[in-house]
Amino acid sequence: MEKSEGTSDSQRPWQSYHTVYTNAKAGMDGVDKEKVQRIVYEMSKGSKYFENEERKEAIMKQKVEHMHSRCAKLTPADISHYQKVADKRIAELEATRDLSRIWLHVDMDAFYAAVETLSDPSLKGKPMAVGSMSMISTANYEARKFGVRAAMPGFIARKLCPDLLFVPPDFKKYTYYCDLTRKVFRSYDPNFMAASLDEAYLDITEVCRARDVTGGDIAEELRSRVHEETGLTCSAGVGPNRLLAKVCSDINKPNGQFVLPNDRMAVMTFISSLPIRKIGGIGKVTENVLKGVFGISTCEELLQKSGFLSALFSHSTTDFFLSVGLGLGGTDTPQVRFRKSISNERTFSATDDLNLLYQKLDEIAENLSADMQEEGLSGRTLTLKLKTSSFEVRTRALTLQKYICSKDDILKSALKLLKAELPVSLRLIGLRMSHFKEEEKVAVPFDPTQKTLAAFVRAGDASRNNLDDESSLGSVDELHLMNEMENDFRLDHHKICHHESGDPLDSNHLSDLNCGSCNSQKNVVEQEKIHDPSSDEIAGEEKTIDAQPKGKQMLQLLETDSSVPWELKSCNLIRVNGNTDIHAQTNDVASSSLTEDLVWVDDYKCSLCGIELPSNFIEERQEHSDFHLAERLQKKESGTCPPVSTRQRIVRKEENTANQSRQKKRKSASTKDKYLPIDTFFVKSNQNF
DNA sequence: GCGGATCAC
DNA sequence: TATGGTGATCCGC
Repeated sequence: MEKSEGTSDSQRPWQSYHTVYTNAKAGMDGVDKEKVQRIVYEMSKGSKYFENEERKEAIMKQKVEHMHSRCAKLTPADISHYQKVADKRIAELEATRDLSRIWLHVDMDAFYAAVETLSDPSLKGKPMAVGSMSMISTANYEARKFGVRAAMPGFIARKLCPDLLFVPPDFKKYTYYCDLTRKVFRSYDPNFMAASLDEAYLDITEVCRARDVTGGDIAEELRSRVHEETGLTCSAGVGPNRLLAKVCSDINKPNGQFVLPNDRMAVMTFISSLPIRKIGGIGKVTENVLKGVFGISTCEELLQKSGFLSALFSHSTTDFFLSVGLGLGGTDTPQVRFRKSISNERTFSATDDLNLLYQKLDEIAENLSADMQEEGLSGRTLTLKLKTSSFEVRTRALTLQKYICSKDDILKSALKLLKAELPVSLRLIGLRMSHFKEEEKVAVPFDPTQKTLAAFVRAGDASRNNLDDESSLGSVDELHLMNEMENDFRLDHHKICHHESGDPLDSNHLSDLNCGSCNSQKNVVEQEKIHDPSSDEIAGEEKTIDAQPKGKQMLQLLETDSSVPWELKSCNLIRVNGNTDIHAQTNDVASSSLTEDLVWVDDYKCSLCGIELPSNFIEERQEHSDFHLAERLQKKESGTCPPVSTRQRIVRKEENTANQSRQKKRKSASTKDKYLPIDTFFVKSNQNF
């Protein structure tokens, strides 16, 4: 705004520190952005992190200047040529426009924070954040009024809002509620795409047609049902493609919706004044480049400057920008995709101590190997990732002749890579494996429930270790778990993973956990049929239409019918013949005493957490009371169970499966310490706010 | 094939 | 005191 930037910078230096925390997001309306920016600046100033941010900022400016000068060198002939190229491409893209589908994007409001408030109603109305002093995952709307937001370190958030309450994350709760929402989603679109724990895309074309209702009607009904079944609110966007639906769901958040009609004029009007930053795939850097080089801030301007864009950017990037300008986005039912890499990384307090570094590398290698073996993968390219104590990130890769997956093989190569970097002071080490063995790629798709289970198991060991090691910022496995769930890897489970028994304690699952080969031959064949080779090489066009050329993880998610944490389901097993009175079957002393005070007030409201579930939602009620049972078992036995190895845990589970209530209780105890609250973690779930 | 960067969640 | 982890993709070599 101010032209006298030099002056204003020296008087108000925080104005030149461009954090992401002051971006306009839902719930940030009344925020004093100047104050937030000043405090963030003051808390960050002088830190290694801050210095690195400044370095990155300088690089970005350089990039803008470089492109600007390239732009200035274009001759009138050049410009004329590239404009023709762009116009032709625009016409081609326009011809692909498909207004026949109705997409709905659902986004839970402040999901983790809302769930925590549900389980502890005393939090209601108070500023609260899920996370730790190091990092915040989600903040509720009361906290957002102070400028507190996801991805902000807790110590800065506390400065902004001294009364801010911190709640440690509890993924088990989130996945439980996530599953309740997904049951609702599934009833509208059995093939819906889960984008994360709290976000999903639904193709509601058929529902609208069959019931002769509008997309807006469905959105209202779906949101209402989600609220009935979970007590949580969500926001929805309806539009002719996923890109637009996603933008729409952000407009009336929280607890609102916005419908964009399947009409070309409506789309063009909507998109014209839309800031480019609202588009998925356009982040801080791209926004700055487009603004700085071409003066582009709205989607409409992407078309107006199309000639310059096609002159300076690659085909695929240009296609993306032009598609956005036209309001095009993915309308297809997504194809199956396969994992291309698998990784494990961990942040710790910076050190240059070789023994410590080797120890960290050893842990990472072990985790990575375990993950790979769970999925039956082996790869031949290993990438070492390092973050120095000054936050500089480096990667070093090595491609081998043979495929590897054992810890020893991984560690051997990793050590070679690391040694070449010494001496160095590090705060993060990571390992990534890619270039998977071809025949194993097919086996990659898996039932995420199993992965989840396995990750839960390891998470327990890791958290125990972290508690023992105060210097560790750890909890990588919790993060890992979370990301596994978020990334979802959905295949169309209706077509593929059909050996799913639905029984979480099914011994098949346990053996899968160990050997990682969950796919039957039949599955393999079907996957090959579904796999679209175009996803590997081109399809600039397809990508374009999906309007997400880079960074987009339109990974499909593997949705299953059994994403309830298996611990909860195991409680369900206690039930006999549909009897919903858990006490009748739970002879286990601990179990009965733990849920005896759960009653349905006025026959619809849970006396423990206030969630509202009508009496005809019998199964949901049972799951809900099971949830409280598991929660209490966890609390009650917290810290009483000695740490056990992953393998021991698995064995113990098998015993439990075969035995009766006494051992069930034991199992609960053994599973519970997987969820010890961990101080450090990070999961950005509500960054759209 | 490598390394840096960007993006999303 | 203190600023995350996983996965994908693109660009320029």
